[in-house]
Amino acid sequence: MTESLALAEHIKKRINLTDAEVNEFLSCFKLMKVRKRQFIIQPGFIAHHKNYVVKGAFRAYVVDDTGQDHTIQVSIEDWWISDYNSYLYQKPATMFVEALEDSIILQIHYNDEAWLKQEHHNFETFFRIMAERSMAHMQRRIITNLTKNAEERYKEFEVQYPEIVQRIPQYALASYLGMTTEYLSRLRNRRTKKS
Amino acid sequence: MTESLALAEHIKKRINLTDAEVNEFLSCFKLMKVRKRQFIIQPGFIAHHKNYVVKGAFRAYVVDDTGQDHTIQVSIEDWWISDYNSYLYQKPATMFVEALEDSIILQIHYNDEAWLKQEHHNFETFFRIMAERSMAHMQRRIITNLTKNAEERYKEFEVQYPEIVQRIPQYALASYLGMTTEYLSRLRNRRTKKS
DNA sequence: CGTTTCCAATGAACTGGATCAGGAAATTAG
DNA sequence: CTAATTTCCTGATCCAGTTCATTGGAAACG
Repeated sequence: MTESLALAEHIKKRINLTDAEVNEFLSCFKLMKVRKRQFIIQPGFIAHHKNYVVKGAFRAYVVDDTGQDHTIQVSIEDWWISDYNSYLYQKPATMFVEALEDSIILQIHYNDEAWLKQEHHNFETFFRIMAERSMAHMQRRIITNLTKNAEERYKEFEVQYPEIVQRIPQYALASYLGMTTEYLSRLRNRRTKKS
Repeated sequence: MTESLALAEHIKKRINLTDAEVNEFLSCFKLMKVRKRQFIIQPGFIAHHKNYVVKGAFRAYVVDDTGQDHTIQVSIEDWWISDYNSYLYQKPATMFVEALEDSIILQIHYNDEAWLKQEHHNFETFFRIMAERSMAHMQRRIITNLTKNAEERYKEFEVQYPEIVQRIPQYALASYLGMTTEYLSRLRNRRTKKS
């Protein structure tokens, strides 16, 4: 149960709950260990779970017609990850969600989440806050992608998520930022040479 | 009150409500008439309202350092619009939200929305569904922007929102799709000449 | 331990889409 | 109605970022 502590803190930061409620919430989650390079979601299969990262790192990506990856989301400790279009509408996924390291996650099933939301106004509020913030975050990303060039996108990301830059492979970062690995490599070396 | 009918239908499609609840919901909204080219949100001012479009069309856009616009959202009848990062966190807006036609909207104030959500589990659910779907929609847009080229993005939009393509000026569409008006013009003429 | 597979760095040639510049249509205002 | 302004079209040129190819180093693996 020590792994659930982080999740308990996570939710208590966002809504007020009694100990009983916290336990009810946690009881809906199942602990899973995932090895590096393992997939927790694959295209064609419905994403039945929302995943809270206790330890490790994941990336969600799509593969386009020309065979290239595009990283849609990266998650490390205390973040959530899934293919939300698949999860929300319970339709087949279009994404891969892959562990970038050996990891531990807490999974909640779609039906259990639905039940929690229906049963307690509190939990409905929690998931509403989560959705609102994800929405706002994604909108900021859309804006960045539309308004900034490759170098600016990289710099912005470096400032905002220095930990993630250190931790994930360059190809994952490049495809998240919407550029090739080659170009990202050039940008990085441009910068470090100057200083 | 005839203008509220559309909004009443909108919400009843998403959650089950008694007539009294519908009225309580509607009573939080104020009707506003907006003339073409008028702004309902401007950078530097906090977006106090979420806006439901009863009639007309709007676009939300940011202006980058080089002075170019980037359309973040377009809304016609039965859609919502605001600067969600400003609204959600009650921080100064970065966007303009401008009427593209003479329009009619129903506005809800941030505090009234908060009150509705707190008061009734039902309304919390409604706003949660709204946020979830917006999030999923934005994620699909991120994917499209990362995986498709200009022509494919245009074609996809044309198929999905033919009505909007007809209705909004080309510069608004081009800047939504992440290309210049010149390039969009070329794409359009490429296609129509063939057929 | 060597071998294989993965990942970052860099060079050279290329291209999708931007920029700049000039008009032609179409709206809008008066 | 005409004038002014806004929107759209088209051609010529340019560049940020891609593509393709090669190399070296570092994990992963038997």
